[in-house]
Amino acid sequence: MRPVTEPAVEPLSADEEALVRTLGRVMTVLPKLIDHDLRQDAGISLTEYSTLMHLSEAPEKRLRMNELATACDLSLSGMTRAVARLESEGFVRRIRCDADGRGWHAVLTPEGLARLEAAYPTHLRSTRQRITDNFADFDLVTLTQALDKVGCPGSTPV
Amino acid sequence: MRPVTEPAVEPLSADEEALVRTLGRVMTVLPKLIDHDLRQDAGISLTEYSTLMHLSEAPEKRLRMNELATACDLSLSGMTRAVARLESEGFVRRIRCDADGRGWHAVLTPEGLARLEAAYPTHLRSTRQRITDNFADFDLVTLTQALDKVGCPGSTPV
DNA sequence: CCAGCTTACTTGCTCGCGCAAGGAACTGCT
DNA sequence: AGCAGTTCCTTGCGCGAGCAAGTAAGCTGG
Repeated sequence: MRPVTEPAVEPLSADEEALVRTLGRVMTVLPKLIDHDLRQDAGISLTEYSTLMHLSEAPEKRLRMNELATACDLSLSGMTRAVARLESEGFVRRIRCDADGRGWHAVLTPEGLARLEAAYPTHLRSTRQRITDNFADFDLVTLTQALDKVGCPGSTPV
Repeated sequence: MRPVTEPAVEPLSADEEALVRTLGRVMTVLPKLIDHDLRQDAGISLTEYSTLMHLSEAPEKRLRMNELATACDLSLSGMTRAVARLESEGFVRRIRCDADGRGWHAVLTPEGLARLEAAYPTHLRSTRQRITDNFADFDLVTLTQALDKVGCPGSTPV
């Protein structure tokens, strides 16, 4: 239960306000831009790219559905459908998990790996242009540390 | 036309890679979290909140549809529907633009302003918790400068 | 002054996602 | 063994968004 009278929360300072607005813009625009680049130039969505990428990095190039969903920051149902799409195109196969009959492994096929590698240059170009090029004279490590903690704490649904 | 042979793009360094991954996570997760907080605790979507906020800050509390769409980083059609929803709840009115008969102003109603103010504490709490609290010991101004440039240059659709 | 282009917005369509409910397999208690 | 409870995934549904086509209003050149 949350207290009936909301605890007073300190309003944002001017600097904080500026940061929140900027980050708000970034978080709404950036995914659209990168997704758009990827669809336009590589014919693949960001979700699909991310899925293939995480599979390619996993041992045996396979992951359980829930691991994959977590890795891609997608709901389990969203991942079910994403994998279904990828499977229908032959980029992923699904096999039962023999240790646990309820579970499934999503397995990257050679075609899927090729698809990922084909899309890689587009993704690289997009992220360079949209992201890293803009941070030329900033300390990347500090920046990464700062962002790393965003969106973690408290009651974290999704 | 893009050259047939793609220009070689420098692969990402380890630090860049880390930043891109982190920022990727932030940009996919953060909007969902804040939208979720807002729906949960204030019964309003992030899109609607953003729309009301931008209207409340505009002179005369009104904006043309395309200005509003740009401000909220939404497509024009998306904004048409967002305003339609808000109008059906009485938070916004649409009136013809007398200078230009094709144009419409979205105008914030007193009820809309009240709605925004009612949702404000939730939004504040959410942004504090999800964003600024994590940057306690970072230089906000530098950080904002860095992020400010993200997603601007080149062929910028949306 | 009116024909044709442009601009501002809306509408039809489709897609991807999350939520909640469902089903199948595993686990634990008795 | 057997039943309750849990976990893992899928399915039905609705929503919000973008794209492309449509419509109405303004603008421009002959």
